[in-house]
Amino acid sequence: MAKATAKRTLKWQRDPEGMRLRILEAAKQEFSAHGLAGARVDRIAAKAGANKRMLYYHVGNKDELYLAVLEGAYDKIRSEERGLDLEHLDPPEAIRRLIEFTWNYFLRNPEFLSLLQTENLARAKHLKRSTKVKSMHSPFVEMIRAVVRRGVESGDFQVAVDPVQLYISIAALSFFYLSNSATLGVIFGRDLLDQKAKDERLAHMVGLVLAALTGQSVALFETTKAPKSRAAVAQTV
Amino acid sequence: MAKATAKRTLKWQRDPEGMRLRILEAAKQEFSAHGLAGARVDRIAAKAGANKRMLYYHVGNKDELYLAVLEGAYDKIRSEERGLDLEHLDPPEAIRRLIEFTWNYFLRNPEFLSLLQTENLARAKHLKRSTKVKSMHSPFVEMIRAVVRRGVESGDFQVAVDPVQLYISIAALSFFYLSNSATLGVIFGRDLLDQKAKDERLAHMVGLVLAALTGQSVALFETTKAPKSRAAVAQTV
DNA sequence: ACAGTATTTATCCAACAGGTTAATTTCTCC
DNA sequence: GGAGAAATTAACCTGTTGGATAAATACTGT
Repeated sequence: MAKATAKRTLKWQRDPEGMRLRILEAAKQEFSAHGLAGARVDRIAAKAGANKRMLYYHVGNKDELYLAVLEGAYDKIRSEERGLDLEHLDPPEAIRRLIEFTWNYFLRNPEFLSLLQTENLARAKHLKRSTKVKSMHSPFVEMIRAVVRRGVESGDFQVAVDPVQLYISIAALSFFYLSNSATLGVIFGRDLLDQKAKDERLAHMVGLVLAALTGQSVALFETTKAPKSRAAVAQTV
Repeated sequence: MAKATAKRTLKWQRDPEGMRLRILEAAKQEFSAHGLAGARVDRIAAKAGANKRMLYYHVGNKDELYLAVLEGAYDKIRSEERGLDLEHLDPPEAIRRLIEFTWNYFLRNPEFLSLLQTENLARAKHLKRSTKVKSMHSPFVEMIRAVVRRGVESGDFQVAVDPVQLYISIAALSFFYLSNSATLGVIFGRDLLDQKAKDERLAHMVGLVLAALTGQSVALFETTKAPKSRAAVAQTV
């Protein structure tokens, strides 16, 4: 059976690159599900379909493994961020796109949220050691700076906001809602993650930020019926 | 030595209430510093100046200990929230006060942020079991509802926002900035927690939310020189 | 003063978890 | 076709950790 040239009873195959990827993927799942201290090296190995020894052979000890996962996560979001060009849009539309992208990225990558939470609980101990991540600047700050400038010049925006503050605020509105949806859900006694709730949240965030910038209340600020809900939240990249 | 009536060589004293409090305080520190899985029962005992057996005697096992800490944290913030009466203030001022309170509470109680993060990483597993917390509704939602209604009626606010969304947004703006200050600090290469940065952040948040509600850009929205910085962030409760 | 109970101390332990050592198998190049 | 290196497996080892057991000490009411 199997391929013609293959020897019959192969106990295992060599696949260093594939193995490394499977390890990192399994580690990402494990660390985001259980945090740093809660993660189990044995479970990562099992999930990767590998022997525990492989983790140390291909990546390193638990801490190095965790840092590698974290770096990978930052790498991924930065790479997607670069694909979002806001230059051609008029300023309010650009801000909307930015908010939608952030929201959808967090929705599509919940592990990213968990990893950031975990790293912040560790006071960024690992990130500080990472030379890689430090050099991976988010393009968003400069994008926002340019958009705000254009908006002020065109008269669309009434004030010049500090782009870093705005960046943090936009991230905050999505991040907190999603990362804390579990406790908030219990407190409010309702599911913050069903489609209706998510549509309303996105509308609220866009409305809040645009109203602040333009001075005119966006229709979406109030809870709308959100027609074509699916399309509205479609991936923006 | 010691009190007159006290027998001389007392090996230890009884103090069940005090012991329980010390245990919970030590546990709060430990859990907020290391998360659930990272917390060490032995360290909690040591910090409480107690024997490890005492934890199980007075509170329960690690999970029960953690839940007790969490419930205490919610109890504390809810109690402070109730002390904040916004009825007498005109609507924009009430919103400002709300934001300042939230910001300052988080600043004064960093363990609360950590505990929430930890609990959310656990998907609110413990909170769901807690009957106590579920009945501790935050008065803020109703406060906000009333303020928004008054603001719309008086013409101060241009739109009626969903109070739950606004509550979450206000919490988000402070929470994310503080809970993620470690990673954000590394990314931006600057300290987000020095006094100047904190003043600017508070001004930004107030400006953003009030501009959105009133349609008029608040002076503070831009980065101001923030005169009397200390007073501006004084405790609001 | 003393009996009974509440509180605290002093040890112990079995399971676990991260990491290591050593043997085994596959691949590559000549 | 086989020698040497790369990749993988299997077994093991040691410190830690949550939790339990048992003994000792302080307090309370009578």
